[in-house]
Amino acid sequence: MTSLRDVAERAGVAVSTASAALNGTRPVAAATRRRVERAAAELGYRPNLLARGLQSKRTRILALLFPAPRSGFGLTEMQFATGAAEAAGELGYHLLLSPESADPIEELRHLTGLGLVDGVLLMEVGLDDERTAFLAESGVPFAMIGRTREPGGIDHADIDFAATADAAVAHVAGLGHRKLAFFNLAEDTHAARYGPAIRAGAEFERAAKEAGLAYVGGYRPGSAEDGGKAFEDLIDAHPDVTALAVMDDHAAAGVIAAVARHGRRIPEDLTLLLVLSSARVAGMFHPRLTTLEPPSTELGRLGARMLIGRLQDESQGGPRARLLPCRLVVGDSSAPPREGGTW
Amino acid sequence: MTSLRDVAERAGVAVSTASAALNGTRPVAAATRRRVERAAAELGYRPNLLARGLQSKRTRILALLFPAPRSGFGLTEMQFATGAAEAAGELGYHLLLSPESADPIEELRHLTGLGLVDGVLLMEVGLDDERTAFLAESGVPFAMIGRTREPGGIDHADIDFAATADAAVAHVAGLGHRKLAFFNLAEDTHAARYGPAIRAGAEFERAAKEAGLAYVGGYRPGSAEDGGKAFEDLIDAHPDVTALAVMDDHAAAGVIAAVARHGRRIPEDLTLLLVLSSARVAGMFHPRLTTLEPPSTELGRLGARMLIGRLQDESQGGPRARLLPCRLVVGDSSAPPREGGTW
DNA sequence: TTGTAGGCGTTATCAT
DNA sequence: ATGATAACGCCTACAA
Repeated sequence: MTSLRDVAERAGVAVSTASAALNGTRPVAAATRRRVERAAAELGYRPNLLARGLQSKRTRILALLFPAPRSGFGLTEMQFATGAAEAAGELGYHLLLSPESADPIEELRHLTGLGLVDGVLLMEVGLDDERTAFLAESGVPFAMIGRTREPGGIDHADIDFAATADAAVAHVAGLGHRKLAFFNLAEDTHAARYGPAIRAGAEFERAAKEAGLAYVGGYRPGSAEDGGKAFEDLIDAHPDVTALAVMDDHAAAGVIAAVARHGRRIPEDLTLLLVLSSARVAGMFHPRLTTLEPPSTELGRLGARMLIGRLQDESQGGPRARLLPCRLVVGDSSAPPREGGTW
Repeated sequence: MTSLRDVAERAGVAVSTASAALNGTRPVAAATRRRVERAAAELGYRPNLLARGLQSKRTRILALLFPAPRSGFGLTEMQFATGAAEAAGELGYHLLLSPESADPIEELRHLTGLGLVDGVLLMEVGLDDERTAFLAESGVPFAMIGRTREPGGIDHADIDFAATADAAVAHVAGLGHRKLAFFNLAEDTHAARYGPAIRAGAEFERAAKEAGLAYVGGYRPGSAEDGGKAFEDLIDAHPDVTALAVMDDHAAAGVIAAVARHGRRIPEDLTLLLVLSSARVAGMFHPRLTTLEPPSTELGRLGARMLIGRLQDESQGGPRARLLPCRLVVGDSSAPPREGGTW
């Protein structure tokens, strides 16, 4: 390990001068600076992050609190992590992947007590999340990917459910549909997901009504089987439905199977939208489903950037909130409704 | 931040004694130890990891080199990460998520030069991976999830492709099938995946032959469309094939669609196996596919444990290699072959 | 403009 | 068994 001392010796200056030359933290003669820089380069010098952190009380390490993978977990969550790690890296920070245990609060207490991280990034934030209270109270800088019911003064990056619903509804309405059904996430979905479920449900209903579409909600199938059943119920009660937006991948699979059982086809007899899933997943369906793809990587990036921004600039203004809409990726499951066709 | 000094003061001992009492690094009178422990507990003392690391030259931080998410990326890779993070946490280590940039070597040089990490965990290891050479040369402890062509002296945890193929073949043969086809990963798959492709292909062929099954290989569809085409080609050349194992999720989707186009059914007319994919993904297909699910979380855990083991015990023996088979999860796509049926 | 000295929190060494 | 002291590598005064 080559230290600053080695560099200083080689450049024939004092350690503090070498430090200043490298960090620009105080005026240094141009010639001296060049000598130091050359010495550093020749020695392949890298400042020791531990020493720097010990001194400066800032480690430039962020922790990402990562929930244990469970059903419904996948690409999106991974993109949060990689996005955050990337953005952190670009700003000279590192990201610690901190899997959440049974007792997240104790976990947090431990993690922040170590003095290892400058701030914490929360994901899978519940509508009422005890972690936010703890962090706020203990004064640890943090930001959320997602948001609590009342994000109030907390920095966060989340999906813009209103804009997402508007885009979906506009797509469907533009094709000529007059009635839209919505299958929400299952009730027993992890509480953390409840936020997205609540918001998406509310916004789809609002958007549909604003666009003059009839709207059918209330279904929450959480598996392929449930999806099929929900679809049967739906067409039973609403035989005139021609468009359906589904939040759960498995439920969508069940819907597709059910449509086939009826001898009907997608998109001719039903326009099917997959909400909050990736185009990659959509490509596994036949036909390839139209998707509203969450900007997960970007949300991860934003979260990290917000947190770092706050760490670096204490005087930063009020809390930042960034909401990003899902991207509409039109697949082969979108088409105008069949004339006069009913189930 | 309460420091060891505070604890020592409160316990009425010297800092070094407090340290010793807490770490058991030298004999301490039982009474003294208790006083110190009580003081520490009362103050909520946590040792500062940076200071400790600076002094001991060991940070107890591992870096996981994480490739940028690309097509074909998903649950498996995330499970490597979470598994590794979990296992590390259990052993008192932390995991740094280090996304790989365009220049992995430079990235590694940077990362290891910082003195921030004790060791590196590699994933998505290619058959010939330049990173291993660099790490070996620079003396940084590391382990692989996956393996190079010749893992030689490098610790690694990987899938046991031989046992996986045996299990798949036994399952198929047990149902009465006499001929097995295999769709490998697409050729243009990221080089890192090439290892799994090579090994799986070779082992399926071997296992089939050993079990007395006819074997058809050589197909490498990388998309739903390709999967459909490959299936057409397959039944054209081998109308008597009754069982098919597919490595690519999208290709499997294409096969399913193609079977349906022929007015045939799964599993009555074709037993379909999804290799190296999760049961979760399999559940999105209809019917639910039989899967050979990689033990990704466990591989991540093993990788971390191996690395930590080596860090803690220099005198550890030769390189450790752990190969774990995929788990066979029987779905609704497995059935005995139809008597005398051909395509 | 540059060098010296002190300290960040911890552990290791050396006395006592 | 315990206490003082010196590092670890860096940065920030302060002095020159």
